[in-house]
Amino acid sequence: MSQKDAGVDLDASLGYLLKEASSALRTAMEEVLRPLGMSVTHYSCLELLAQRPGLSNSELARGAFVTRQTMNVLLQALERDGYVTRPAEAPVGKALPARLTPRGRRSLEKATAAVRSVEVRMLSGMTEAEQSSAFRSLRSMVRALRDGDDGR
Amino acid sequence: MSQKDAGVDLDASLGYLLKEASSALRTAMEEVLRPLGMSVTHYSCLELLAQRPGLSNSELARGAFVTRQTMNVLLQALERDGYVTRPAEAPVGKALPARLTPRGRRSLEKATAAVRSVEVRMLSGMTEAEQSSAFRSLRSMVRALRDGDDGR
DNA sequence: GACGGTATGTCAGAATGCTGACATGAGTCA
DNA sequence: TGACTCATGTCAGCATTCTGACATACCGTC
Repeated sequence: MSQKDAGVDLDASLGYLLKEASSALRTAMEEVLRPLGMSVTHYSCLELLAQRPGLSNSELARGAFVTRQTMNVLLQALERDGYVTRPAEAPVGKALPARLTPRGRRSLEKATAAVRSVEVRMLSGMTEAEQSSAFRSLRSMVRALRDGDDGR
Repeated sequence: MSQKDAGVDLDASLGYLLKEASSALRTAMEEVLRPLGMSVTHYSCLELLAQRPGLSNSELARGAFVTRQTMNVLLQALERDGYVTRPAEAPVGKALPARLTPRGRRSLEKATAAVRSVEVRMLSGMTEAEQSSAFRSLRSMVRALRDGDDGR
């Protein structure tokens, strides 16, 4: 079923393979995050805030590759549940710097470990050199794709 | 804004980079497909059918990395609009083999060209050797991620 | 100071995809 | 044959994300 004559291009397309890999990674992350009651975007937001405290809603959205509207509803939920705090007024401009609460930090700990184990598993069977090579390749693809845009 | 001291891990994570690349690719594809009135999943379904005629709904779903329920509503729309045909009865089992209509094939032509140009742009700046290397790396990641699953 | 451009936060509605559930058909094994 | 398992197509409800829109705040030039 997997290798028919008619299907030549798809199995040779780096774009298709990229989608496949991303989908597999997402599925694997969902599996380990589900027992923790956390979605991938949920985790992404917390991890971003842990590594870069004070990010605004829009910055978080860009970091998690969703729209700022999507991140906004997520942030409101996280704030309501006490994982995140934002000041009532913006210190400058309109951007509200978000920070993890102790509870948010605690909740993130297990998730980080779980996600890290997934990444370790993903990279098992690859040498350091292969990993750096893959890193450079993906970086190159991202830049090439973005450069073609209307200067976003 | 892009390179703070606090943000070390994320910029070094292959998982994060994989997500970024996949997101960039999806955005680029959406941009070129939008003028054709086609979504990415829409295109994926048609391309799969062009390369492997007679795929069933479930097989298409797996190929496009969505659930069979999602693919079902898409297939119904494509069938209603005359891009795809399915027999009224299953020749064997319950699987209904889908096929492109001439209209579907015609509609796919421009989309294929557009998507191919995106992939070409993505791979510009990479040598053949780098591309094969990236291919092997991504394949390895997919296999490693799937092996850890419950034997799906 | 006035103005245009850009970035942000937020609300509302629509689109998209997923989970849960059910019925059906085929294969396996006792 | 009958029971069990598995894959499939499909319906319904829910969750997530997106697009569109608006008000506000900064920053540049005039």
